[in-house]
Amino acid sequence: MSRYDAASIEAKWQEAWTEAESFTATMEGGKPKYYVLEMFPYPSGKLHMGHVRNYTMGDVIARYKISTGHNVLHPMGFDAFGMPAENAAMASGGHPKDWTYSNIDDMVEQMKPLGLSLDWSRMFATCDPEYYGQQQALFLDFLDQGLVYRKNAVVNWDPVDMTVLANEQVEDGKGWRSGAEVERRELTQWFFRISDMAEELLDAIDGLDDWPAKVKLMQQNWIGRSRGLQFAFGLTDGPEGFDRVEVYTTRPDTLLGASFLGISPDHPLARALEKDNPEIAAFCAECRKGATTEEALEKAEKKGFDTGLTVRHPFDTAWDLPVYIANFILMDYGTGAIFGCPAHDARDLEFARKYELPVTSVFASAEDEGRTMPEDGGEAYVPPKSERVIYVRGFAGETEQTGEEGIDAAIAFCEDNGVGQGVTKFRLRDWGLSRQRYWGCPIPVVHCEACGVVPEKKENLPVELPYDVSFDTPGNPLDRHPTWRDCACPACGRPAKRETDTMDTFVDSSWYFARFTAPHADTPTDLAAAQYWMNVDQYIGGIEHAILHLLYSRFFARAMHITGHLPESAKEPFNALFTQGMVTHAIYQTRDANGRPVYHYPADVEERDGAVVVRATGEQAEVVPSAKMSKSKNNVVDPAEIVANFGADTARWFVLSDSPPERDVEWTAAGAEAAARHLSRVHRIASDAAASEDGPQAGDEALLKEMHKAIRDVTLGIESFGFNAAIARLYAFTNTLAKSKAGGEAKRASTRALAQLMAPMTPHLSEEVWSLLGGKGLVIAAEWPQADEAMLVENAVTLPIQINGKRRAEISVATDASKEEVEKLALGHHAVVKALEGSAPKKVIVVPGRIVNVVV
RNA sequence: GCCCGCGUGGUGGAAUGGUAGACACAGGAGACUUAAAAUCUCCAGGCCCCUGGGCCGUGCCGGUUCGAGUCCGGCCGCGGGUACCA
Repeated sequence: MSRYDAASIEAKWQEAWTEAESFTATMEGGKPKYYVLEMFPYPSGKLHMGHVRNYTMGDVIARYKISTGHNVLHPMGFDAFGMPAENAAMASGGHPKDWTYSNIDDMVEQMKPLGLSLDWSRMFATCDPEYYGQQQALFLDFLDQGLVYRKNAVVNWDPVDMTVLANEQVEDGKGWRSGAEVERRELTQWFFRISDMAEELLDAIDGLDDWPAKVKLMQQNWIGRSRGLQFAFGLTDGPEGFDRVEVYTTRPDTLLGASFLGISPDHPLARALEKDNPEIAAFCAECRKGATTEEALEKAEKKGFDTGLTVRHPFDTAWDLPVYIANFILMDYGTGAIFGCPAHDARDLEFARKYELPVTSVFASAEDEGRTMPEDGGEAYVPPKSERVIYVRGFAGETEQTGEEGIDAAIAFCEDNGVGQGVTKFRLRDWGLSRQRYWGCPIPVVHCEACGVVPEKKENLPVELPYDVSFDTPGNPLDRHPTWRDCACPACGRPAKRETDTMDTFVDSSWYFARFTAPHADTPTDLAAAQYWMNVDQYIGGIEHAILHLLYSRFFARAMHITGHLPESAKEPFNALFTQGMVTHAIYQTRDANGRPVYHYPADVEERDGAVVVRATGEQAEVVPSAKMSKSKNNVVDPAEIVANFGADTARWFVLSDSPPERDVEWTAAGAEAAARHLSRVHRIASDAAASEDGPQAGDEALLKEMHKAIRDVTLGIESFGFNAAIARLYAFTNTLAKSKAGGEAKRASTRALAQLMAPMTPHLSEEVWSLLGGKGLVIAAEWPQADEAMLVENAVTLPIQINGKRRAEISVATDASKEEVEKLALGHHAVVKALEGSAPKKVIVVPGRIVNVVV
């Protein structure tokens, strides 16, 4: 009898699959198609346990679908443009291209031993000119259709390095290298008109039945449809050309609680005022310092500047409100101006208290009469809009009504009286795609003094990145590359300059799923292939992409339909989405003399007398039980090492086994060893079964019944992404099988079924067991087993009996027993009789097949 | 700040509103062995009387329900996103 030797088994069966071309996607054979896709990785160079888990999940689905008779497309590629390559070049002097491609080679090397059912012939990286050239063609088609345009937008500007910073390169409002305070600077940049599709992108979410509800909710909130009132305040003494300020509010019902008018520092009125008022100019300049993120803006201390101007309240010609420039008002949203109602907005209240502005409640709580009013020092009263409130300074609708009703009534009233109009607005902004960086897809346009912005001719694509660049000075090397930058105008032929901005890497990942259907076509897609393979039937990736990547991809699919690159049916490109959790690992840390944490590799610590100590020094380490694997914390487990020690099947089995797929999984060495032990056990059981005596035995039926139950449960587990539950079921079935007194034939049939059920998770071991037990051909080519309904029938069931909702006893009844019979049996139970003490039960609830509850 | 999740034994976790703790890890006891490894069998949420049972228990507080880990409201803690990390 041979021992379980993962290394040789895995190599053998991987070769067999390659030989049989088991994973080459074809459109032949008249089978239904299934497209399973995991979010492609950034080529950091190191395959991570999180990747292993992500790809194993996709692999389970892909292999299961192959077994159920589908043509399966399961491709892999690399999201290869982006900042880390440039950072590496700056840090160690290499070239982003060399760094990236060498990392890709390394990662493919690490991925292949996992035995994933990938069609490697379709692999590409987004930094391949073949790919980004087609992306440039898409850009030009989008431009042609008016889906792209240019406008000004702010960036993080590092005034010392004279360069644009990404948000993550700004720490506490300072540039990460220079340490200089970051400024917000406007540049002319390219934008996709995604906000034009806001309504459609929002409404279509309702049709995404197989997406997680939380992702749909996040997207809905991100797009953010709001109904409000747009109206103007008359400016009483404004500068030349400014006699009114347009305001948008979602709470027009609070108009009589207005306390001040706030405008963005970037509002045209603020810009006009700062021209001849140095104090205002200084304040606006101060506001423009710091990072551009929403988080930074929201968390910053609320600051305002009283312009000295006033506006007239639209309802009362004697009521003037002061005009403040305020740092928390965004020019991007609404009109860049708001009226402050401190009684019903926490931010406005903070502002009003700081600048001693009046606080006037418009409505009060209908339920909680004792609450302190904001004018008396209480908190701002901001109930849900669906809650009924009592309007004390209302002007439209009933005195007691919900906020929603109050808003609707206020809009109607204002429209009737010529004070503005109801407007629907969206929070979603257009997608800025310009990046002032080298390692990205060049934007294929040319700037000509005579012709303006001229699209590059399609026959000149790809506009390839030049290789001869250096990163020794900050900034975009394309800007200072004369032979690349200087070119002829495609329209008039005169000297012109290339656009030196490259595209946001989100563009690269917004259509790669479509490109996989025809990865080498000389147009962005091949419509016949796209028609056949799209949509992605199952998309799998991290929850961190819930909003941006998925929303951008949904936009791109629509834009690609408009430009003729995808069929109408592919407008929503992902039929089903699954978001998996992270792989975490304990962190072992000690502290140095200065109290700073020192991190230790798992291999460098050991347990002694219940404490974890650093092996080399004996020093006791603090254990942070579960943290996202991160290089800087030294808690990364290298999949290559696990595969080398235990084999790919063990790694695959473990990452699926302990945690539900959508949750984080904690990697533990003990868990991996246990997985390895279990797989050896399966191998041993299979060897025993192969050798066991023929002939029927008494245990046959019981075993076969369990087999059919396992088939039912595991199939359901796989289909519902309950991989951990499926594995728990496989453990249980393996235990049954190991203890079974059944004869050889029943054991072999059960073990073959076990091999098939395990095959999506542990494909190599399954092939080995399958062949050991005389299975025909490859497991991957065998038809998925079917549970026999007749074998699943149970004739008795144990029902718990509750008395007043607490479990007190149980009875065994026939599966088909009527409610009356069950009730009679339950009431006759001595525990029930005792509890009733001779009186009749108040109520008896019988849930057939589930429970009995007697209320006494 | 705002939006979205998550929180169950020593540990990872299971549980269509219906027996809380399946399955596994670590642990304990035993079998086999000269011994160890491997393997196999059994025990195992906490507390209390111990035949049988009783009480408590799913982050905290409250609510709905015959019945709540699950639904609702409010807190606390952790994680993801926050438009230039991918």
